[in-house]
Amino acid sequence: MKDEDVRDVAALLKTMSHPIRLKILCLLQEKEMAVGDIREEVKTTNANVSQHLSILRNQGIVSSRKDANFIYNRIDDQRVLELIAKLRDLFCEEGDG
Amino acid sequence: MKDEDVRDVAALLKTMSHPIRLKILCLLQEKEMAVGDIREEVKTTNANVSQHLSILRNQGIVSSRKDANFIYNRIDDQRVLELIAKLRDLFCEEGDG
DNA sequence: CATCTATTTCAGTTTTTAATTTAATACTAA
DNA sequence: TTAGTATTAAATTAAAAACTGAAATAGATG
Repeated sequence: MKDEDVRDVAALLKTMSHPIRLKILCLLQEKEMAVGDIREEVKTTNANVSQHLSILRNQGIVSSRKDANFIYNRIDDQRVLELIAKLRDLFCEEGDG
Repeated sequence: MKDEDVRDVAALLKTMSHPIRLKILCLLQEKEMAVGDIREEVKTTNANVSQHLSILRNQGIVSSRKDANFIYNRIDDQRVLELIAKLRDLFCEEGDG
């Protein structure tokens, strides 16, 4: 891996390496969600979710669309979707739980 | 992904998300290496490499064997090897460089 | 034993990151 | 316009991580 790739990949992993952000990404795999919906799932404040979302947007992982009062977020990088699938595959028990 | 898995995977990603540690892991994909060999590749101090290695060992990613004065390090988790292969596949240009 | 090499550990400093609170913005609906 | 909801932004504080340099350990060599 070239040094530049190492830097970029490390930055991506760092962005994904916070439990709240990783959980947000898992949630967004299935459907787009607004800040308030995410807040209920991850049990923190709106402001905190918003901060984490802005980190994810800055990294280019998540993008948003606005509809009335709500801002709906989705994963905007196919490679990240694949990466999360691989992480599930490697580190999570299979099963339909 | 269960909350426990989210925590564990986030911790793993965090461990891998430092450029020096990610580079060490890339180097160790090909062969085991002593601290001094790694230091030459990543251009920092022995103490710094040693500290990063101890983080990788604590996470269970790397293990070591001692031979005379040297401590040879290797990746000790097949899943991490697979994960790095996937990262290369997704985020690095192919080619034999 | 004295010394050299490789590595680790420790203490101190700086940098980075996370969470909290508060204020501001954007839109809706009466 | 006024009030209410959803989201963002800015500032503060607290906590964690990174780097440096010096000292300590372990084994090798003479």
